[in-house]
Amino acid sequence: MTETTDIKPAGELGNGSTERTTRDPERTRASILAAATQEFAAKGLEGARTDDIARRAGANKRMIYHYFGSKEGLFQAVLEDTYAEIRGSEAALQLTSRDPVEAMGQLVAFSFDWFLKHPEFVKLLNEENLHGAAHVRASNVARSLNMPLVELISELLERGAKSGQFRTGVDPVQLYISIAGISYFYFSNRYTLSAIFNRQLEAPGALRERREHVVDIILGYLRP
Amino acid sequence: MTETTDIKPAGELGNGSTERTTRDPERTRASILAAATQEFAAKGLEGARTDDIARRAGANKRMIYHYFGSKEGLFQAVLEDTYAEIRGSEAALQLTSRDPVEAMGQLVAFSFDWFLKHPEFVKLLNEENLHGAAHVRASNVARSLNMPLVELISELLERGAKSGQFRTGVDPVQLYISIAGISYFYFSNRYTLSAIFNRQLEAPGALRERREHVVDIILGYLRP
DNA sequence: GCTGTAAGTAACTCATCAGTTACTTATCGG
DNA sequence: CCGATAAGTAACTGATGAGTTACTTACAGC
Repeated sequence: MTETTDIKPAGELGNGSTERTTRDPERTRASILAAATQEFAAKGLEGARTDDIARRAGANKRMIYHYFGSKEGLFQAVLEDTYAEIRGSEAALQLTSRDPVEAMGQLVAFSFDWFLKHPEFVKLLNEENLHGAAHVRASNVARSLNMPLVELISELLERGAKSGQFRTGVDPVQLYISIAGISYFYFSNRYTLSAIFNRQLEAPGALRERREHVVDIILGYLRP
Repeated sequence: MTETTDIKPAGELGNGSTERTTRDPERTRASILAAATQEFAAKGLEGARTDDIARRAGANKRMIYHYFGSKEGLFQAVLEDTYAEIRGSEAALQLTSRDPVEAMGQLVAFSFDWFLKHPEFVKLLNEENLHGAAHVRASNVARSLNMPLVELISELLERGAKSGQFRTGVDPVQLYISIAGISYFYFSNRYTLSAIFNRQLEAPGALRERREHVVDIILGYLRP
């Protein structure tokens, strides 16, 4: 997992200190990964340039091949890193309410907010799907991560059904795909949607409305 | 609008007849457009090769520049053509029931089936959004097409609210985005979803289940 | 039946860019 | 304190591919 902030390009001066860290494998690797995440998200797998990634990372292009083998290997590492990050956030999610309805609403809103705050994840996922998920399928890391949100949905569905607050017979995986999709589509397709509806989808008001709407849809559906 | 089937490469022999049609501008243009649709959908804007498009179309590469100016111009033409096609299908949609609930179910299922039958549309839209909708924004054609499905949703929402079958206060555009998104995401992200859930999302059974689920969500939400 | 223009061809150009080579230098375990 | 190895640099290469050039040929309108 990479902190995208606070990564100094390898070879840069330390904070305040005048000693120049001449070598720092960890940092070089991390700064290449961070730079690659930005570049791949902005320009796609084909569109991104290894020279630009290296320059942005403050590293030599040779180092990409040293650490990641190839441009595709680097892309795969970026995806693994990004998946690990979202799964980590999901696992850290603490729902503040024990009430299934309230908790489910929080979960849906969390999902919406996550896509809002991580546009690079949306872009990378789109890119990966354009390539038939070749890199995810090649990655043991990405495939072996467990899915905290699906577990959570399962648990809420069960409790809500028992208490009579939710309908019964809902497949948690289907619901997960719907919760993700209903928010994801809004962000992934916001450029064409904005152009066609001539609406500014990223305006604060539009975001607030949408957020409310997606919560309403899921909770409205789940009523018994 | 292009018929993707039955387009003979320019310069090919006619059916049965031995006369070789030496020149046919319409056909050359159409076959380039059809070939480009396939290539761009399969490999993206950067990934597609103009040489491959020309070969597939049975045309000379020069003709791409003759008719479309540039690779980007060709991509824009492909998008316009594809948008015109979906809007045309939407306009032709005849809901068989007057009952708002039944009609809305048919509309949602139609949307699902459309994405299922037109994977190239999903890919092209993804690609276009990866590029910030640059080509849609540049296209008067794409932006000026009206949106039959939004009109239809509006009308059904009104009738359903009046009859007490639907909740009130639903924004038709929000609902349109949700109906599209809930199906679109399933198809656009089916590669990564399949890999991660280790499920075959395109199996007939999975499709049937999903189709039922998306209809249930929308109708479940719309209950008063 | 001639002529201007649109349709078409084949071969070329030249910028771009992933990946490599051949090299130097820091670091750390023994 | 040495030598093996990992980290790092700068300059190169070779393939690729968008777009062009310089040309030929069909054909509609006169």
